[in-house]
Amino acid sequence: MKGMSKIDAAALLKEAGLKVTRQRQAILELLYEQALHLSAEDIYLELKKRGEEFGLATVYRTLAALEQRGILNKSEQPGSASQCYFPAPHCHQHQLICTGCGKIIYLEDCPAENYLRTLEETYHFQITGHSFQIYGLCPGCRKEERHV
Amino acid sequence: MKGMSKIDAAALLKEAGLKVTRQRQAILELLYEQALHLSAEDIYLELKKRGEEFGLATVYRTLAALEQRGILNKSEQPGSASQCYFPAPHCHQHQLICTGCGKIIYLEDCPAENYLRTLEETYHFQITGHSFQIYGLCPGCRKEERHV
DNA sequence: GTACGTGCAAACTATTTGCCTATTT
DNA sequence: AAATAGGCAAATAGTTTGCACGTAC
Repeated sequence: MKGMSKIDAAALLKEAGLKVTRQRQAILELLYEQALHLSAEDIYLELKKRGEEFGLATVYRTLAALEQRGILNKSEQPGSASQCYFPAPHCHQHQLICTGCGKIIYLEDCPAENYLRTLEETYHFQITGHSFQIYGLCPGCRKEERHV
Repeated sequence: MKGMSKIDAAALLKEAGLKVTRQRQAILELLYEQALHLSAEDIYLELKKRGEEFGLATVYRTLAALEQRGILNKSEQPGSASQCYFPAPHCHQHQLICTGCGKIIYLEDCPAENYLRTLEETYHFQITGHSFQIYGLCPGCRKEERHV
């Protein structure tokens, strides 16, 4: 969802008990704006392109702090060697991944909502996000496999 | 499921068009025996302990080859800095993860089976596995958050 | 015999850390 | 002013690769 109205990064940071800095706001705004899984380097490069220049280590530290407070989630993304981060409640991006050729299909719907509500009650967790990857072989790679 | 009867690693490798070697058989057997998410290093150390000694690079190469053929799947596991591998069709290990303290609860049931069948039809994929992580804050960490 | 797999060490890449300065509260 | 965050460079850790030798088929 690209056009999501800009979030109040400062408020989010305050709530989390973190100091509000230019760097952290920029990182949070970018993540919410894109609603994609981004790596530390993705973020670093995109912000640099926009003229917001600062160290890569800062990006890593910010992401770690936000993840620990449940504002972001982290997951391995096939096709990227890096860990990727995404805003916990605003990005349910599920993927169907071909392990043969690496093709990725992004799925819109999420079958898990009810299940998550059940888990919250059972374990007294406050669930902030989830990550779901489905692996398989695409039509093309299924054919190849037969020939081997 | 620990007691799963030993699989025929050689047959699996042949089917996949890979040569059958001592190393590959040992790796496959371990993964199926444990039915857990194991990192390359986990595998390397465990096999070394059992007297099966060989290079860590071999483990990485074997895992990559098996993943590409859909026999194994890979996913990032919270609490481990490494990528972890698991037998695609035999290990539905879902997790509820506290992002505050890192505690992990392993979940038994899988809400996704029907959904997966639907996807197979829609996208003509042969689905070989999936990975599902749920993030949140455990009761303890929810309390702490309020105080900050 | 040939193609493919392995071992070792070196190379790479992603991520973390130390230390000192800058900024927020 | 105190506490926390940022920048830079060095350190670490995970993973990949080149090359010579070994093994499966």
